[in-house]
Amino acid sequence: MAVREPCSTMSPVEKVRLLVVDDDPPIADLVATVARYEGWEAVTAYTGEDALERAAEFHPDIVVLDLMLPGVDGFGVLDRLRASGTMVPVVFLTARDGVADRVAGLTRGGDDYLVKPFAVEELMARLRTVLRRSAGPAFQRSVLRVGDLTMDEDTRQVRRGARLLSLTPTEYEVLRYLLRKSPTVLTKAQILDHVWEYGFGGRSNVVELVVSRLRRKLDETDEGGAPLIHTVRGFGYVLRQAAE
Amino acid sequence: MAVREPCSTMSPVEKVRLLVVDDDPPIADLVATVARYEGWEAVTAYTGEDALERAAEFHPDIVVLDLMLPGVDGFGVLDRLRASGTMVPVVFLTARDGVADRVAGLTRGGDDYLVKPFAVEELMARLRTVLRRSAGPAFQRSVLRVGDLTMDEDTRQVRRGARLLSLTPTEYEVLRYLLRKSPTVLTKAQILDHVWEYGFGGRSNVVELVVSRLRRKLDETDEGGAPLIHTVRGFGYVLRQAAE
DNA sequence: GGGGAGCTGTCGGGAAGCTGTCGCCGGACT
DNA sequence: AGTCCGGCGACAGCTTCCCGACAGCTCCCC
Repeated sequence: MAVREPCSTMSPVEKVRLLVVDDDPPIADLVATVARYEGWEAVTAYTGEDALERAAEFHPDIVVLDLMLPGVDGFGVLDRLRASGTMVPVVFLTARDGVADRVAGLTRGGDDYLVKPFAVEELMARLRTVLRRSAGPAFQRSVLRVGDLTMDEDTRQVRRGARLLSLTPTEYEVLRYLLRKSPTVLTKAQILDHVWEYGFGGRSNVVELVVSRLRRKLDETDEGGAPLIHTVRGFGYVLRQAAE
Repeated sequence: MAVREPCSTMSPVEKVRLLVVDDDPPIADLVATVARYEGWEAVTAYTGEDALERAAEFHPDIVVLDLMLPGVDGFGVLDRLRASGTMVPVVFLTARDGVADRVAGLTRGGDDYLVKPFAVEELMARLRTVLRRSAGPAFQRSVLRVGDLTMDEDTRQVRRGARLLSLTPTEYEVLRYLLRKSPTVLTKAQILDHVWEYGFGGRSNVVELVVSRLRRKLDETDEGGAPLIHTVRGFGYVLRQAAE
């Protein structure tokens, strides 16, 4: 059966404390909501000043920080955070074609960045990775597993049994989402909403297509590997062993 | 894994507070009535302005929001709700072929949506799901059980004893309704009204048919599994163990 | 900066599965 | 015994899903 502690990578006792800083309230709230669904505690700030204030009183474990802020911008916020002595890890958000090169220099020390518009699953994955790295030397690998299918989130290696699979980025993301939620059944809309960038307007049959491609790679075994991705007709897809 | 009593819905102490926003009074009232029948507190609003006012004073736990509203539309209401700082979860209603593309992306924030015309039980099921998820990180499974029949609402797996049943969407919905109401006797009209879309014009013997198909799947055991769905002649059906 | 390889999403045909109607039959109540 | 009600086989229309083919795009390498 699937081993799936929802937040197995995190500290099992304390909830992760997340501060989201973005001047676009819908985006900030979106991130906060998704984080809360994962069981985290999340607070939002819409300006740089606000962010510093929240950080001072909330003591977050990790910060999501938009670089394009009115007033004190993201870099300013970061500087002042560091000046106040906190080493809290930060994941930056930036517009495409934005200041990507300047950001690149900042992503040392466990930090990371993501280009807008992003997919929520990818953001959450990066947050988990950064947290895991900053948690200390005793960071254990994060390996998702269902049956004989394993996904190592550090090396991005996916195996069916001993066979190493070669997945495209989209396939990888869809499979990771299925793995993380297994054995829950997901609708195509859920998959689309979590794995694709917000604002993606495509028809949901891209999901069918990616699943179709995934199935071929997962099951193209030389001799009968039982299918792992199951269709729940009229509802969605599940990843799980046998059954149904 | 938490095993729920069939009707012990959400917080056992506090009643769920629901705000229904739809410019079509019959629809809004229908939803409110069903919710009250479940023991919830429900308030309706027929315009966007009204909705914001009601939300401010009523402090709902969850909102059902039609997107096609005169004046301030659903998205506007959502924006202003969020702007006022409330993170109350929302389930949207939308016309088929309507703004479906703009709606895409709503489930990502944990909210959900439903296409009109919808089935009442499906709406209630989604509301319960959203409430359960937003209630906290320890999202416990919801498993319905009567005798040796179990239904896991996350994995959509239905078992009779150890045997896994393969149900179509309609069968699944009818069985869920019977399970949730067990051991209450339901009329065919009730089942029709709750499980089929409102406005469905079919003869009520579709219910007989689905029940018939369900019975075959539930009881098609190799050796006598006692029937679970009982006919109350001249009245309706019940799901319960033995007796009568 | 030009060419190529791989990735992504659209379209649409075809197959499979699901749903509801019809209508006959059998059992139950009067 | 008659009448009514529920059970259910069979079928047709419809929805949903799968996936081959293709075109635009990006990224990388030369």
